[in-house]
Amino acid sequence: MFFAIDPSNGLAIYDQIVRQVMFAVASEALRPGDLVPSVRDMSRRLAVNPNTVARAYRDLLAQGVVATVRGTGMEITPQAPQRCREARLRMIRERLAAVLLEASRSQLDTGDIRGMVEKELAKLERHKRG
Amino acid sequence: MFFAIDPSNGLAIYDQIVRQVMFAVASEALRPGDLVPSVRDMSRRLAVNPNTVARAYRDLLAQGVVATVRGTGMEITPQAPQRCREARLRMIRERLAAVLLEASRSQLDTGDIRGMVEKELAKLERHKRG
Amino acid sequence: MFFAIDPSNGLAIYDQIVRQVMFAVASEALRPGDLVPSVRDMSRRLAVNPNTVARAYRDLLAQGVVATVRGTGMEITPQAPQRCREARLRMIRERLAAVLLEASRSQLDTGDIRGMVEKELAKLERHKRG
Amino acid sequence: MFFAIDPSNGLAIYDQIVRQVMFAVASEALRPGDLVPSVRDMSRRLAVNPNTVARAYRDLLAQGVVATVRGTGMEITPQAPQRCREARLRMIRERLAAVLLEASRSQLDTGDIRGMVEKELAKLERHKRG
DNA sequence: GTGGTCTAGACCACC
DNA sequence: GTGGTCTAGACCACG
Repeated sequence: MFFAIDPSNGLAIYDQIVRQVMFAVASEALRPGDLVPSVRDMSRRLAVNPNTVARAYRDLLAQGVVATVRGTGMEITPQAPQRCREARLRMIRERLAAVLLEASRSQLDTGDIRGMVEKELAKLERHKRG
Repeated sequence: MFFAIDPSNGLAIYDQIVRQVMFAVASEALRPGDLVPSVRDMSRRLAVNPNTVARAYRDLLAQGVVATVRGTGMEITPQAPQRCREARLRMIRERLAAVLLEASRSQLDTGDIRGMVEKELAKLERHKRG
Repeated sequence: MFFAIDPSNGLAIYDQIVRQVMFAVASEALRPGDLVPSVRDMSRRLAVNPNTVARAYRDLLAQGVVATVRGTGMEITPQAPQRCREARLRMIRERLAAVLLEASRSQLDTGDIRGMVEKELAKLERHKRG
Repeated sequence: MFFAIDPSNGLAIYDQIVRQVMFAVASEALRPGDLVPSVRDMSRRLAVNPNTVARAYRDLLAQGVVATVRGTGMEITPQAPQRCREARLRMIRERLAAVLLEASRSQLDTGDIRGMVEKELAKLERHKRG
């Protein structure tokens, strides 16, 4: 499990943590019963204030993705995989829809847009392989 | 020229205004010499605080997209079209790349992503016609 | 609208704030569209750290009881009254059920319990009048 | 003697243990001279960390409800029954008063409250029989 | 060791 | 002025 924070992401740090944990659950890198890294551990790994991690974990708690086990840590709940898979798709779809809407409003036709998408996908493929 | 603000967009309101003005210039809905709607007019049309519009216009001024004409208002500059066309593609490509990167990181393969793109494009088409 | 914090309540301060706002909505002391006291104002009134108030408001936001109006404050949502009325009853019922369960487990019969309830209710009545 | 832990009870686990032991004494399910289950035994039965049970027993020791018998375990003291009977009513009355106060503050009138109490008592009766 | 709460104070974006 | 985020550091309850 690798987590990485990009401070110039626009997204708040705690939100990046939330999303990455949910994505890790959705992709089964984290499974129900697994312990999430402790607040202190995670804060060291990400070079981030422990309160920021705690804030992220509180959000995950509220969403029922993790549950606290007193004195032990926080573990992935049984309902987490389903919720995270749904949430992952929803989050990506929302961002994608917003971008495509803007592109369409800016008079790009669907051909132009498809072209940009393909170009960016190709770039990603190169990165993966490279 | 139709402007629309989506408060739950992630983007700041003033930023949405900036982008939409630039897109309007890029698509020649606004041409050099055209007057941009006054701060008051625009704020009424978008149901937004006038200061927010003023802030957006300040940004456009700084980018040389508009220029103030004493006693008249703000007009599109001669250099605006070129700048906006360049900026438009850059801005869209950046957002698109960010979304696709996230999608790819979340274990979606390029086929899934293309599927989502097509689905959203189809939705947009329906909206346009509807 | 009077809010009061009891530090020796067992309940966390932010939780007391959450509950009191929800109760105020449930009893129509706060109505949809009303602005909740600002974080800074509330923190002064309760002699509490602003972050603690912000934490409470964040919870109310997540529950859809308030919505932020940028640069203006946070206002009660249209859905808030229904949610708060339900939540109020649920919270009270849960606490009541827990106490009565304990009482029943401790071999008090329903007569004893009713007696205690009546005694406490009478005490409350005296306080109200007094 | 049946003990049951409800983790989502609001009360700390060790506190639930303390209260249940005292209630058992008050109702003469445990009598002076009886041995309390060993820390290990109790922790297995409740599926709880042994330290948590030890912490509860420490509290009971401090209150003079149990006393250590070298090489044997911990037994109920002669003074325990009187203390527990008094404490039991006090503890229940305190929790009850707190709940009723909140209910009353939330604009429920005494009729509503009595109604909720009766409903919950009926639920308890059903559970006992069922 | 774990998470939970609270305080204090900083900086930002937005209105 | 408003809320939102982040940092730093303290204290507590629990295991």
